[in-house]
Amino acid sequence: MAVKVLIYEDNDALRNGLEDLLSLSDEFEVAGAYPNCVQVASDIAKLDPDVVLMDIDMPEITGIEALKIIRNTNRELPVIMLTVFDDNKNVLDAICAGASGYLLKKNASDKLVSSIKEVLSGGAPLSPAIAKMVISSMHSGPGGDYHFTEKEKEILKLLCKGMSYKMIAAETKLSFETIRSYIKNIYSKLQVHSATEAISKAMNERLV
Amino acid sequence: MAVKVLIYEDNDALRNGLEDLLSLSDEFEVAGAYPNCVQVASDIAKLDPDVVLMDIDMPEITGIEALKIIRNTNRELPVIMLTVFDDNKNVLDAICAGASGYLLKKNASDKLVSSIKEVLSGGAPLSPAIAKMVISSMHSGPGGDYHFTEKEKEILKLLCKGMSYKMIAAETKLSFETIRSYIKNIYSKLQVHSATEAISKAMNERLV
DNA sequence: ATCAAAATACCCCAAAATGGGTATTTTACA
DNA sequence: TGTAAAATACCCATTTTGGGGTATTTTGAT
Repeated sequence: MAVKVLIYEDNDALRNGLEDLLSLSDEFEVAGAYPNCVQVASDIAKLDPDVVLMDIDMPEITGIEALKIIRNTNRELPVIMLTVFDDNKNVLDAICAGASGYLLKKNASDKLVSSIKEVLSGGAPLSPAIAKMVISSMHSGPGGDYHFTEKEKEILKLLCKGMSYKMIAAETKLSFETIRSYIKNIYSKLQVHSATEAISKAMNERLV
Repeated sequence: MAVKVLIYEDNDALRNGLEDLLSLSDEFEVAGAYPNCVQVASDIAKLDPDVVLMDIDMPEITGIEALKIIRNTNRELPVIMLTVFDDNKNVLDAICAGASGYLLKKNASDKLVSSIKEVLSGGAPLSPAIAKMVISSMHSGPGGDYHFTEKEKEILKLLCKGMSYKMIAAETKLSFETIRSYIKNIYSKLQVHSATEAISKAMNERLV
């Protein structure tokens, strides 16, 4: 049976192009092709597609928002995101929101069919530039350098594990007051004023 | 000028195979091919390769350790990891340690040349199974279900941003005491006893 | 219509964290 | 061989959190 594809793409030319491209092969059947996602939840319930192609940049509801709506009820349905921009933030947001794959539009005509097959067989198609971005985001080293000493880093790590001053003191065999001194220094280097802020900053900037 | 490739692979047959494969093309030059990484730092200083192929599973020093050693002094040199296993932990560890690309050995002969070219042009070659794994690790959903209500989730998020009770109260337009009530509930559901523990747990289990 | 859960809010008290200091000893490096 | 940075440690005062309650109103589901 043909694979049912649901398309969301606001650009008319591209949307029709994608439809035509998929119609060329009898392996695929376009279940629907819409210029916006306002009905995404009911579209999916009604059309029951096997895979969704979703443009990121759409009016009303962005592709990422639509993806989140889909993921609210369906963790499995493969959704391949399409975008013109390989702009960092959108890509990471989409992947975090649960995108199954990510194609740049310039690669779409080339790779579309193979990408759909890839997600259906459990793979994750990524345009080369996107793969690069995902990888770099994963090893984005420490953002700024806060010039922590080794001891400070050690104590910051323990703090990020959720330990209290007392516990850190016990763990490091240092006095409670010493821990306080270190933490005061850490806060001033991070320019924060509480453990919660420090942990938040440290985790988000991958300092630990 | 030929691209200088440095190879670390403990299996003699595969190491020789890789050498032969690269020698077929005059675009590549094997700068060295070693069965272990004990000298990795000095090898690289001496041979100044353009790209490194690194097996993950090696005696003495694992490929991941070697990668960390390389990254201590060189953040740029492309290092492509090779492995037989698409085992989750190693792959993620390698990527976090700064791998530029990741190939399953079964894909190596096919994809080696194109992968090397891809890293040199700033891309990130990943075997399909690996891409999948990286993506899934990024959207690994919440581990356990703590049965938070929507409001609790909202407040937990704000807490994880480093906000104090006062700030959360202001942000949500709820009273300070209400926030305290929620947070007490959150702690009891998470089985923790402080904001630092809660944030640590929430971040690590991707509850936010 | 009823009942449970969720949302909202307050009280008291104790414990922990924060901010402002200061001070001594080690370590590393110019 | 100084000397600056790092590591260690303490004091005082205030604010913020945490743990124990209780209570009212709203919402949702049976």
